[in-house]
Parts: sequence; structure tokens; C-alpha cells
Amino acid sequence: MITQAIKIACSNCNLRELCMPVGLNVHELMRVDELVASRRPVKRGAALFHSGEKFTSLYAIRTGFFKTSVTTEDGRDQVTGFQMAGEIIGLDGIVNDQHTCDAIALEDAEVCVMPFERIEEISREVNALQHHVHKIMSREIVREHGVMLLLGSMRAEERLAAFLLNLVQRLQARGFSRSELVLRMTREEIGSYLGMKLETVSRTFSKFAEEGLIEVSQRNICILDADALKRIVNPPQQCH
Amino acid sequence: MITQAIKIACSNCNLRELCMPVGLNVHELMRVDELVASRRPVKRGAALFHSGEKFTSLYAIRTGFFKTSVTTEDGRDQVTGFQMAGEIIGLDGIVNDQHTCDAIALEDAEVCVMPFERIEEISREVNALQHHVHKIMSREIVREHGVMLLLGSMRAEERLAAFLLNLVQRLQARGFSRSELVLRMTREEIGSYLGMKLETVSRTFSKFAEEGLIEVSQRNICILDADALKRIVNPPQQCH
DNA sequence: AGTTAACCTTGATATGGATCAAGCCCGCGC
DNA sequence: GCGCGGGCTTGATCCATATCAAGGTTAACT
Repeated sequence: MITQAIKIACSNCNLRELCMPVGLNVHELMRVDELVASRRPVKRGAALFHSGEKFTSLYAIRTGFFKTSVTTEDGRDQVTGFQMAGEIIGLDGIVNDQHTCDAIALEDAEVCVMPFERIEEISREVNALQHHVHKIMSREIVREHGVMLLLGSMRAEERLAAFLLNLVQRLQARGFSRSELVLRMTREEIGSYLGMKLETVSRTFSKFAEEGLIEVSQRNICILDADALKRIVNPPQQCH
Repeated sequence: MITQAIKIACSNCNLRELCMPVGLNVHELMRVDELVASRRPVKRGAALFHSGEKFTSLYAIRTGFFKTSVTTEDGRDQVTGFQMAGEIIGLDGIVNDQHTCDAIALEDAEVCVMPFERIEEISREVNALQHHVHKIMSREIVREHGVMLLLGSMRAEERLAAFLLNLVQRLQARGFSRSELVLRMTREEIGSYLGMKLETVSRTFSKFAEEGLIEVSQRNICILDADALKRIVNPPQQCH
């Protein structure tokens, strides 16, 4: 009996439900397994891709944590998102065949490389995959609407509370604690994402801690009162 | 000879290059013409769709001008974009089969209704359409990155300058003047989009006018010094 | 284990835009 | 042609957050 080479196969991947469509038949599963051309490790601090590089593939995060950011000519920088296992990066590159943001690993990571031509090809055959790709892009659009709302109409405390709740919620969906989390990014990166300065991020963490909503020790956060955080984001309506 | 009924046909539409792929053969053109199920007029102030409604179709704007906006439970409101002829709205609805924002006509408008199931079906046959759909969604993601940059890291003057330049650039691509434009939205809607209050929008317009960069009379804007506006958005680098 | 640099916290002060307020202008309906 | 109301402008004041500044802490590297 020949030892089977360790195969790259979404059908065996424990992140399957996160990044692939469900309910495929055997034939479709085989086709979808062809999506991933290779895996690629990315060291902490290294870039998966840079703005300006030719776009060829989408990437599914297997392990690790990324940030994406855009930069203007005059050096302004904006973190556009933080991505974790099971999420897809690279969608920005499709429109002009080149990436428009940087993707940096915030901890040692590994991604599945999915050549976009292959995605389009298999999408034509596997309807569920086609729809899945559309959903992923739509989800990103909706997420960004949320960030626009946050940046355009919330105050610092509201932004940070929303940020923390979003992070734990996503971590919880991956089987982690609903109350403890380790921030993989600096205060400055959080600030860039939330449109505030690192000092304000730090002060707001301290304020939440004083009020007993969270515990902060370095990058370890423990959420003590999630409901209170929710109330900060969405103040309860008082009957007019 | 039978008088041909006025046919809804992208192949004849003068917005073709804006919302459809180019370089199709005859057969593909015929298929793509089947995308548009109907046209729908939308009166000024009326909604094309509301948040929460079931998602069925994407809409291509034939004439008129729209805004899209999201609302939180506690009544906060954020304009997420302004859309004009040739642009596609409704992408937000794909992920959960229901719309997550409102689309309101800011002037009498007409849209082409494209049932999404039909888009997916024809996309499987016409590769150029498939890729086109992907590009449209990717373009929206990239646009939103730009808005995040604007909201997260620019000051009021920079935001408004960027906004004006973006508007005229899109109008120019549709054959309008590169210097004159009519704002279809109120100061408050501009402010919501740009994360500032209507008073600040008004003051900033006045400041630009005083400095001779633009002329403002009501909703008519004339851009006198586009380069100066560009310098406001992207201050020139001084050699360190 | 010591050194260093990156990261974080906290305080003092400054400021851009929000808020509050008043009045104006123009288009629209009567 | 007049009155009305929504939308806009402008002024005065306030406040949330930026900015400037000075340590403090931790993790990484030697």
C-alpha cells in the first residue's frame, strides 16, 4: 500500500465550513479540492502581497492573523481590516489585476493559494462555488459599510467597544473563548483601523478597565461585561 | 413588416461600456441582453429598496442619481455612497439574501432590473460576464477602502476636496463638464457620507469659495482650481 | 542575564469640528 | 404676489480627541 502524500484538500480541512460552500456532492468536492494550488507560509511581519503587485490569486487563511492596509502617495496609512483563519484576502486585486493594499501577517501564518482563474473556471461548473464567491465579496462590502458607519458616526468609546465585540465574536465562531482574547495588533494599528490615535486607544482601554468592563494586561484582554460594551455601541432607546 | 416593440437591450444602450463587459460576440450579446428583466422608474425621494427587504436583483442605473445608506438600531444613519448612471446597486444583498441598506433616488430615476439568479446563470456561460461581475464587486470593495481612508485619516477640508474631485471625475467620464456640477444631495447627506456635520460642510464650501478654489451658488458648484483641490487631498511631498 | 528598542501609559495642553443659535434665501404652493 | 418651510449660512461657544511630552514595561536579541 502506497503511503498517500499529505494532500492539500479542502474536503479534509477543518476550516471547511468557514471558507467553502457546504452541501457539495462527491464530484463537486473533487473539483473544489483543485482550487488550492499550494500553501504558503508567511512569517510574522512579512507581506502576503503588496499594493501594486500583480494579482493572481485569492488567499484563504489557514492559520495566523493578518492586517490589510492602504497607503496614499503622501504616506497616510489606513488599516482596512484584520483577518483571521478561514477568511479570504485579495479581493481588492480583481478589478485592476493588481493589488491595491498590503496584506501583512501579524503572526506566523499559512495561507491556501487559490489562483483566481481556477476559481472562475470551477465556479462555472459548481454553482454552489459560484454563489459562494459572490457571497464572500458581498460580505466584504457589507462589512465595509459597517466600518464606514463606525468611522463616520461613532465616538472613540463606541468604536473601540464595537471593535472588541466584533473580534471576540469572530474568535468565538472559531472555537475560542467568548471573553478572553489576545490582540495580535499594536495600539497604533487598532487606532489606524478605528480612525483614532494610539494614545486615545490606550486611554479608552484604561477607561473601560476602570469601569470594570474589561481587564487589560498588555495585549491580553478579558471581557468582563459584554452587555455594557453592547450598550455603549447601541445605547438603549428611551421611550420618547 | 411588423413594427418592432421597443426592446430592452443592453446591446443598444449608450451606457453599455459603463455597466457591461466589452468584446462580446453575437451569441454572447444575445445572452447578456436577457439579463435585464424590466425597467423600473423611481421617483425622486422614493426608495429602490429598503434595508431588510428580500434581495432578488441587482440594479443598473439608467438615469438619475441615488444615495445608499445604512441605519443602526439607535437611529444613526450613514450614507455609504452616491451612485449615478451606469453604476450598479444592490450588491450588499447577496450575502444574506436581503438588503442591508436603503437606496433612495435623489432625482427622478430609472433602473434596469437584473434578477440575480439570471446573472449567475448567464455568468456560467459567458466568461466575460462572469469576470465583469467579479470586477464590479471588487471595484466596490476598493472604493470603500478609499472611503475608509478618507474617514479614518483625513480632515474636513481634505474630505470635501476629495469628494468634489471624485464627483466631477465620474461626471466627466459620462460626458459632463470637468468643472461644473450640480449637487443632487443636501449638505446633510454630504456630511453623513464624509463623517462631518452639515454646518462644517457649509463652512468648508465657503472657505474654498473665499480662497477662489470653487464657486458655490446653492447646489451649483464650479471648480476653478482643481489642482489646488488635489494639493489639499494630497499635499506635495517636500524633500526632507 | 543584560541591553535595547518597540510598545504602551499617562499627563498637560491645543485645536478642529461639533453644537447651539439666529437669521437668510429660494422654490413652491396657494 | 405672498407666505411658508426646507435647506443653507454664519457666528459663538464647547468638547472630544489630537498633539506634545515624559516615563514605564516588556519582549526580543545578543
